[in-house]
Amino acid sequence: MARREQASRGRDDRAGSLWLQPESKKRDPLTRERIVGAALELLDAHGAAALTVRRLAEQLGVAPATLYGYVRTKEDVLDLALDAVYAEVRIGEEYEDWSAEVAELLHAWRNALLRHPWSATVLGRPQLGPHMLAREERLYALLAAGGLTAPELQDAAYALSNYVIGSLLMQVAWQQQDESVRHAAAGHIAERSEAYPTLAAHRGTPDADWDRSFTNGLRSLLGGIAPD
Amino acid sequence: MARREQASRGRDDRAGSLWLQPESKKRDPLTRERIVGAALELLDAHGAAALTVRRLAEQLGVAPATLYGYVRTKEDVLDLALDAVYAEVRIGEEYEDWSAEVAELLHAWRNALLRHPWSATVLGRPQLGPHMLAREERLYALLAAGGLTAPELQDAAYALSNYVIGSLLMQVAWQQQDESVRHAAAGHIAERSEAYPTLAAHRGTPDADWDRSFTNGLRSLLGGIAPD
DNA sequence: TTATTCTTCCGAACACTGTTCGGACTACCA
DNA sequence: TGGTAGTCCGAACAGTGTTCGGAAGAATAA
Repeated sequence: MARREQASRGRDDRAGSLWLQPESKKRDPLTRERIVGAALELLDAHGAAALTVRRLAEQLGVAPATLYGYVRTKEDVLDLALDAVYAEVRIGEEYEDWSAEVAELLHAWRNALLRHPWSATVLGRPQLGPHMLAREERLYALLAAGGLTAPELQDAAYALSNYVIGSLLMQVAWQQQDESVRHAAAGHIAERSEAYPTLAAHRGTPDADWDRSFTNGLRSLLGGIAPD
Repeated sequence: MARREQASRGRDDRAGSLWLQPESKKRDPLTRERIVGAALELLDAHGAAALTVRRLAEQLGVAPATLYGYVRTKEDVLDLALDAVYAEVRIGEEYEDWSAEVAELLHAWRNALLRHPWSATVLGRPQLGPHMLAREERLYALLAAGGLTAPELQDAAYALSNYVIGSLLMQVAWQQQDESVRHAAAGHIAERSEAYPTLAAHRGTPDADWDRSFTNGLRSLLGGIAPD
């Protein structure tokens, strides 16, 4: 049965269908692009854990082993998918205030990743895709235009990038738990208010205002970075 | 053969050994602490991927299924191990300059995690262990002592924590690749210097000075955070 | 047309993974 | 001595990423 299903996916046996076959074969050649497209669908719809080689192959109407003709490993697929997310980050051309433009770039970056929360699980490996590099080039260029040079330039890019990544990772980590867990965490701290007095008193609500915190933190960072 | 090996681990059949058995059984009772201790050894010695339930059980001289009497899931083990790492972060009592003390706390935090690079892979889930909460309590307390209140306090803690985590994640991601990969990455960018001119010109050496960048970024951030 | 190369594809297997369940063994207490 | 808790684990389950030898198809050559 599984066999028939698989066969009927790869080949159409209905009467007269042979006339359509060659064309549709040429219209749907398996390519890297199609593979990462299908991977993105699975990732966006069901999260990082749902992307398995077998499911990906099934979505493409193909056997699992076939994918390995186009991709060295599953991690390659994830890297390609992540770069496709980076492609969503609009990179401007002109600008008036370099510092404001940096803020806009980093907001766009964060928003793109937040739209695809599975991306947080992929960030733990160095990325060198073209869109990711384009984003970093833009960041360096803006900071250089702001007057930063030599080691301060690297330090500023390091700080800003890592701030974005850390913020994303934490927000996704908490938002992927459902509300009951977040409430339980708050209760856990409240119950131990003599061990964690300041935390119990001032740590925010279970659903924090992530956007406000990110914006304010970024302002602080940019304020400390500008050359004098 | 595998059977015999397993049996000889659980039980000692040498002549006369029965006299020693009950005592050693009582000296080595399986506990959560022993489990996370063994997990830490495996993680530190061979990295996150090397921690499998079977290997962990083997190290403890126990069958895999036995562990599930002490721990709900493998992720529990990782959470416990991570909190053991947080326990290494020394938390002071007195201080003179709150801002300098925050810097020291965050440095200690980062250093502890860098000593156990596998920790980076665990950071993607919310942590609520006692030592991790103690660290956050200390951070909140110091910032409150510095005069921060209400929303700014949360924003500052958010920014500082996420900066540390993002920095750690990136550094570990790059350092876990061996040098040849880092050089290849630098070469990749250099070859495309017309697409990434600023990057090619100013992005640092393959082995960056992570400590300097972290320290400088932290100074910038703290400078932008202090209330006026 | 027939024969031959070349490419694409995939069934089946491999060596793992985390986890569950029923029963076996032990230690204790009546 | 019998019964009862508690601990432990062999065996299996359902899945994972990946490899390999060969089958099927298209393209080229004779």
